[in-house]
Amino acid sequence: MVLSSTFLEAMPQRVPTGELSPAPEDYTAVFAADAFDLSLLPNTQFSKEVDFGFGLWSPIKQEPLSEEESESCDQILPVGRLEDNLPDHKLLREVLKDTSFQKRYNLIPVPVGELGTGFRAEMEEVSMDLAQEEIQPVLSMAMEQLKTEIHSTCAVLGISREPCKWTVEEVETWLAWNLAQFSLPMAAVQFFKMPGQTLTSLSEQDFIERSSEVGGLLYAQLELWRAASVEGTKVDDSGFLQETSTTRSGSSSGDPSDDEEDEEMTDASQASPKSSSSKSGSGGSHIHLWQFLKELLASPAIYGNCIRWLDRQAGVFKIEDSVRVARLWGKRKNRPAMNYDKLSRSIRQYYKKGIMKKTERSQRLVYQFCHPYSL
DNA sequence: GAGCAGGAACGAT
DNA sequence: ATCGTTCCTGCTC
Repeated sequence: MVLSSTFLEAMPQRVPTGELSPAPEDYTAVFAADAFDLSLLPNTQFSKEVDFGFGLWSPIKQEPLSEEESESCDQILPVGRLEDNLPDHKLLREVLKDTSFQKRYNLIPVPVGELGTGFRAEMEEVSMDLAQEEIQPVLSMAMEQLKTEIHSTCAVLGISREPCKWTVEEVETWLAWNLAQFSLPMAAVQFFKMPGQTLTSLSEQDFIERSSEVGGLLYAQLELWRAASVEGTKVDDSGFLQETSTTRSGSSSGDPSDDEEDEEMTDASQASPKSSSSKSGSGGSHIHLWQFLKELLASPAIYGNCIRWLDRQAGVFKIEDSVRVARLWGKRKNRPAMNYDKLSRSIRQYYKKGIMKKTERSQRLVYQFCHPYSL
């Protein structure tokens, strides 16, 4: 990610160095009272990754700006209600929340529909070129973050990054995931039983006609996913999306018969905060079991039938299908001999380490994360 | 029989 | 050293 030096100056505390790593100081601030190994902390890149709060995006598409606002839409940056809608986008939120650039670039607040308040450059006092040039990194970061998260989700869902290449099944997966995100009825899936090529050829009107309830939203989401699939960015270099093809090809060739796991997530969650490209393509298996379990738990639409939260708040979850969870874990770690006996042994190791604990009332296949690993 | 608990040895990093 | 895997025995449900 390229950041101009002036941009970095403007946000000395908030922008690490363009890396998408969780800021350790935030964790210490939040969990200062709990002494634990920071290196073991949830890699929030993925532990919340599917919780994108995509609701934010649709208004951008759906709420047309007024004429005056449209004129300078290039300079409008959404802020304000972001924190209400986005449990994640940590870096992006930090950037957008930071209003220091408002003064610096002499921006004036403008309403941005549902989003709350944005900013527009005061053209009389700041040259458009300058504003364009210096605000570009913010927009670029936003797009990078968006792409990263979408690509990450593609990896998790096991679908292509290019919507036009989706199979009927991939379309269905994508739909189910979106509907789950917005807690919308899954029934809408049936209106879009088609390959990605057909889906992407539909107009917004087509979407709405098929489902007035969710059509508009799905269309807006699809627009974003399509935008994210456009090549020419550096997102792929961020590291945690790289494994996709390597891992998939490796595992599927090793076990072609096991197509039940075709939807298995790839290594998106390995999301090493170090986004160095040199690390990519390792087929990396250094993900921790507890992280992996949280990945599964984070995608109830896909894995809800094999593992689910019993008490999300308390970090209590139940493994519904021990065989499948073990198989998924084995695939992820490239351990074909993995079984639930071994997996559960690894979980029990976490008792000593304070990552998990025995539940108050011991139940079969029920485990509990310790704070803050359940977050 | 399936799952839980935990010791021990081991390999990979 | 750490982490996870593998194998094991003994136990509970």
